[in-house]
Amino acid sequence: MPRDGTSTKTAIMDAAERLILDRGFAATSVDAIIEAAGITKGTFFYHFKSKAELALSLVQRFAEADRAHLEDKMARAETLSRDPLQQVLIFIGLFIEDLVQLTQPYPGCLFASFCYEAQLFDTETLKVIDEAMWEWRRDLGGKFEKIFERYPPRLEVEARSLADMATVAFEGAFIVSKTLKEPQVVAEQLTHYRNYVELLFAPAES
Amino acid sequence: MPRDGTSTKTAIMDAAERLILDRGFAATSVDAIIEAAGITKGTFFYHFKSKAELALSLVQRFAEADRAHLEDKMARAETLSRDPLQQVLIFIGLFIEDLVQLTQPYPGCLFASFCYEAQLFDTETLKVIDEAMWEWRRDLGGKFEKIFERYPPRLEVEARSLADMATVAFEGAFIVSKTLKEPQVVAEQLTHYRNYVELLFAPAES
DNA sequence: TATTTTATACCAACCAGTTGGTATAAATTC
DNA sequence: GAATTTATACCAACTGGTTGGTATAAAATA
Repeated sequence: MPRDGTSTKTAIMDAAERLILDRGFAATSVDAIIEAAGITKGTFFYHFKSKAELALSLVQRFAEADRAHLEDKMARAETLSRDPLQQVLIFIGLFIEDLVQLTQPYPGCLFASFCYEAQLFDTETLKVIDEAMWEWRRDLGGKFEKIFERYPPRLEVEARSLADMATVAFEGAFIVSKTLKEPQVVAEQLTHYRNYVELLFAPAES
Repeated sequence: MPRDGTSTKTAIMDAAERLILDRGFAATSVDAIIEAAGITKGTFFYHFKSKAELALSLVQRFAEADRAHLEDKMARAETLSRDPLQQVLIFIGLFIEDLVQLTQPYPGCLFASFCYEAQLFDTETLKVIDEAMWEWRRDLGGKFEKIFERYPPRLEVEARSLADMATVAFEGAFIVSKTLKEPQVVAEQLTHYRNYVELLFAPAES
């Protein structure tokens, strides 16, 4: 352990993640990582037996954080309302609350980064990403199924596809935000997603 | 020119683009490109003075194709209706028509790929991507401005942000489609986008 | 004293890019 | 119209530098 109490392994992963979101995995050399983390090569390979193992660790950590966000915000939404529609609207709102705080363009998503370099990674690493996306489908898709039982949607839509739209809003907005260097894009697009859900299930005016 | 009439330069760019969408730019070696294109290294560097120049050419070609899609489909939509709302709905519908034909997951967008490796490219290359995104904002955003003049939106939204949502739907859906290997996701998400526009500007039921 | 980290040296494989040259066909000269 | 030049397209072999990864011995930490 380094003097300051933080784990060296975490420092390596933090440095690597930041570099990867800027330059991609292939272009992020081990030399660049150890320089950014302020350690030496021996230390890197003491903690990770290969660069591929670092990729797996990074994607596992990212998936855990992702899962934590999903479960935490869904749990909070469920305490605030019993109505599945309100729960989903609150759920999306909790993300928006966080995202409007952004002052710099969102650094991006490791899943999207790895997605466009997919051929570099082994099946185990790719499976972690795949499963993380499926978890949103199951959890959020399940909520939409429940909404369908109570509210007839104004248009014919699939629960799974509505759940996918959350991932789409995040991933798409990250790319626009990064490219145009505009932090507000992500919150804006999540707001459109919430608006859509609201309009889809709003009771017909009379 | 090779005897078969197809341009060698185009063959190089086609091979490179396919490889880059699978493995990223950094991991796509010139050796891999020339093998896929069936040429030698000398030929590659006869057509492109560097790998960076290839990146610029690729992104320029992609931007031109992107612009062509935007202008062509917008022009077709304008011939089919004079109402800006109907034009936008038809415009999105024309993309959906193309995308429902997909039998394999969409190969991805070069802009998104380069976005997650942005540090590797010079300002000229990045500017091409930036300008392509701004063109959607201007053209589609302008349409939404016109819609606002005629139809009051049910919720407070910005024209620019609604235009961004098209890019977001594409880019986000590409990532989900690629990751889960499901071709239908892109058309589905574009349909949600069209639904949203429809619901936003639908006349209040009475 | 077992674990973690530093420092330095090293390697085979791979990388982008260069070299010196060939083949061909159209344009130019005589 | 034969000889020469120019321009385009291509190639096999090579170069210097970078890559991920290893080795080792000593030092610092817990």
